[in-house]
Amino acid sequence: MSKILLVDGHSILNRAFYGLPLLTNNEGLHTNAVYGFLNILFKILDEEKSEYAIVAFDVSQPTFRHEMFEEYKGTRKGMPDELREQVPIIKEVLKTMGVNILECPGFEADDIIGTIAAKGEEKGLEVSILSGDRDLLQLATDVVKIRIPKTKKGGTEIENYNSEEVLAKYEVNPKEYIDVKGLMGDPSDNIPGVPGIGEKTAVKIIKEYKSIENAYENIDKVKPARAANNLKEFYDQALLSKKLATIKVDCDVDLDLECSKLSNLFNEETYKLFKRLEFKTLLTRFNFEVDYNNLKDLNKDNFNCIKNSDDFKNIKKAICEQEVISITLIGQDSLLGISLCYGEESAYYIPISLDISEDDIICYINELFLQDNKKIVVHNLKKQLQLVKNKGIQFNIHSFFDTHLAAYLCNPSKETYNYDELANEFLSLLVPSEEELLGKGRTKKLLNTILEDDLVNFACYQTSIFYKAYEVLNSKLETEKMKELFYNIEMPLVEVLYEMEQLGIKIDSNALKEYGNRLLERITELEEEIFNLAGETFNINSPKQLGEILFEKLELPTAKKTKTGYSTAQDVLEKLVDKHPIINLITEYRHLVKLKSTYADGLFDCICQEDNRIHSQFNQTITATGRISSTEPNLQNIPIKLELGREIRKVFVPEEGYSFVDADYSQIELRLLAHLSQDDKLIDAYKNNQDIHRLTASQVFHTPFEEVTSLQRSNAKAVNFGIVYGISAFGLSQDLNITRKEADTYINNYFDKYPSVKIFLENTIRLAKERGFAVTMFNRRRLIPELQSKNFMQRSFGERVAMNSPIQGSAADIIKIAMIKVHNKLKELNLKSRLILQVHDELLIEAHNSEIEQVKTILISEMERAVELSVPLDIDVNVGKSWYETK
DNA sequence: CGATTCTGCAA
DNA sequence: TATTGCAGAATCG
Repeated sequence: MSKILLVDGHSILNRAFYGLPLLTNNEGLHTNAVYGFLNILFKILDEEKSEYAIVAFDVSQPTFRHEMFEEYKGTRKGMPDELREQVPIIKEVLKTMGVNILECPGFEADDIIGTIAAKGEEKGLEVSILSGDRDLLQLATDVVKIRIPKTKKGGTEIENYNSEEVLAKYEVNPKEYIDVKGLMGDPSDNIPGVPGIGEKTAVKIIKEYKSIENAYENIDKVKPARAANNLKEFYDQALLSKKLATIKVDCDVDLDLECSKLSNLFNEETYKLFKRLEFKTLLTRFNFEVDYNNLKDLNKDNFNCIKNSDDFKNIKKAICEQEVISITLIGQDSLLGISLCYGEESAYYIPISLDISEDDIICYINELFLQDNKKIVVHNLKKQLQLVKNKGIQFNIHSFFDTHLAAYLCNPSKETYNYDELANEFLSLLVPSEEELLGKGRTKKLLNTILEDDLVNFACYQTSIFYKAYEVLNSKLETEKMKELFYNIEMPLVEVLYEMEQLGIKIDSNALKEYGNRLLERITELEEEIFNLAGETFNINSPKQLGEILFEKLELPTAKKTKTGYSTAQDVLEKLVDKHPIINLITEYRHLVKLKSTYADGLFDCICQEDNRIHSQFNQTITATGRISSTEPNLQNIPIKLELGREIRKVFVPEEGYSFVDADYSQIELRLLAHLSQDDKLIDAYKNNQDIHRLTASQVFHTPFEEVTSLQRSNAKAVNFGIVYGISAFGLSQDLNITRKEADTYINNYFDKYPSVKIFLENTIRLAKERGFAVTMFNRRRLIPELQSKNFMQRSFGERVAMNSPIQGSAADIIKIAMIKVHNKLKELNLKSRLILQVHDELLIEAHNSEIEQVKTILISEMERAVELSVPLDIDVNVGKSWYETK
């Protein structure tokens, strides 16, 4: 049987709007409701494979119901502007996809849907109605199904109602549901109903008497008596309410099947529209080539593939005259060619070919990278350098402009900064993405298996976009006052990070292997004991299986649930320690398995065979605050808190004849808080080198400084951390395992004693709200759209972010400056010692034994002098023969 | 097989 | 329902 889908347009749009955070595309259009609408629509269409579809919208003018009852929908508030502007957009999208839109003056969408549903049923169609509104349940029959999406934690689920399900859930059949509504009324539509009758009573009455009219006939028998009296008195109002609640099924609209037939939803126009609206995940539904050749200023006819050495020579000659050029190195693990662009018109891809050898190209790269009379625009220089890492390429960092870094500074919260996004965001150009050019799922496909024509386009699109983006980005950095940050911090840091990656850190792989074996032994023992106590074997690593064992089989009290089942997280287990001996075993098992899989085995797999060193990647464009992140492996989360974990650090060792010199900023974030807030007490404390947590404890707990207990001190430490993270009473209460009220008292006490901190944090939030972003000491921005959210949780999150970003971000700025200074100093003095790790507030140097004292001095002085604050910056320095020893 | 969830490690 | 990250294992679709 053919299926038709009828959609209640405004109702679905509304649900989507309130269910999703506000999204904005590059033009500033709000798109969340449209996006949510389409997601639900496609989900249903995928499921139902409907042949026909109609979307019905209300028209904004009075309907026949207003004629019956002036106050109908009188309590409705207008749509917020952010939603109103999306109505024409969804209509445009539907029109473009060829979906039939029905609107009918004088009637509501419900009536159109009711009518079409009836006609569809007559024609023998299977009808599905998609709406967020339960009023439509009255239309359910055996072939008319009402589908109501529900936003749940795990995504959207859809409730389905044929007559049977309506009866099961509401105890009345769909037609009787109208009478129920007539009795109980509907505040949202301002349908009055009968006073004193709510859902319970209404259902009870209609279940017994089938209709309002029949109940009235038998009014003496109707119970409870109060409801009967009211029904008697307000009978006319009840009938009016019933009429208002009745969806018309005989409007003057036709079911035009031809217009409603779904055909080519995913056509080129729709594609372009989605791309404009930035619906990236929806784009994967399209399966065709888009013609981008109608772009005025970026035409792929001007993309050239150069395989002739004379042509190459001419290009090189032309480049000599340029002030700005862009270059992209093409390849995955080895170089395939380069792409160049030096004017608005043309771009070139120069593959390694018969006439142009790899040496020719490498040689040219070297020449280009070492010159200092032009700006070289590159996207992600550090990654580009990795492609030629063993070719002896040298470079002069000051000639480069990295569009990847510049785009990151403009908005550090993005996940990717691909050329097509840059084109859209900064140049208002629509260009094909990498996936479109080279096919999707290319993760395992090698670049050198790709057709050369596609590679030319891929290379030239990128290089032209980067060339064009340079000017826009550069002036944006200027207007947003981030030039210093970009040219003096981020760009020079590329060289530092590149060298750190190349150097890596040496691993004692035998010791690591042994450590892993030691863990394995104990893990096996623990496994056995746990299975004994549980009475069966199961996968302890599976939260699902573990939850079933603990909370079902062993019947331990359940404390917390996740959206998919029981929580078995550590803080939950801790509350069960006394209840069962298995808990401590599981805790130890978890600890050891973590150490074994992530650290022992994980690190082992990352050791480079050639030099027995680990070369982690330090990423500069990941974090929203300006910190650096580390991957493959993450060397910024090596255990330290517990002894067994800390021992891993013994396998990180210096080269023969070298030692580690490790330096970290002491409490840099709290010192920044003191500086930024200019709080006298905090500043004095740091100037006098006081114990800050003890001070806070004495303040918050009204205890003389000398009498602070260690528990008070550690609680105060948590409060200090909380302040830096953008405190909330709930969060602190969770951390300290105290009530929200107690946490609230701590926080209030804190703000009483450090009033400048309170003012500073409030001002920070206010400024961020006004400007839409938070800033660090060096003008690094973080956009915080959540601050404008109507959702309390979202907005609160935005406020915490606004408080935390300037502190965490300024700390990031400072250590970046220190890294550059230390790096330059080591170079300048021609030392053998090298910076090899950064862990947010810590720098690790592999220092030649003859240079240890010198390196210590350099670290202290350069880190201290990275920036001048109102408080001193204290540095702790340690020397050792392993990372473990530098504590 | 890729994406998502849970868990836990660091500053 | 505390900030920023990354990763392994299980599980989902």
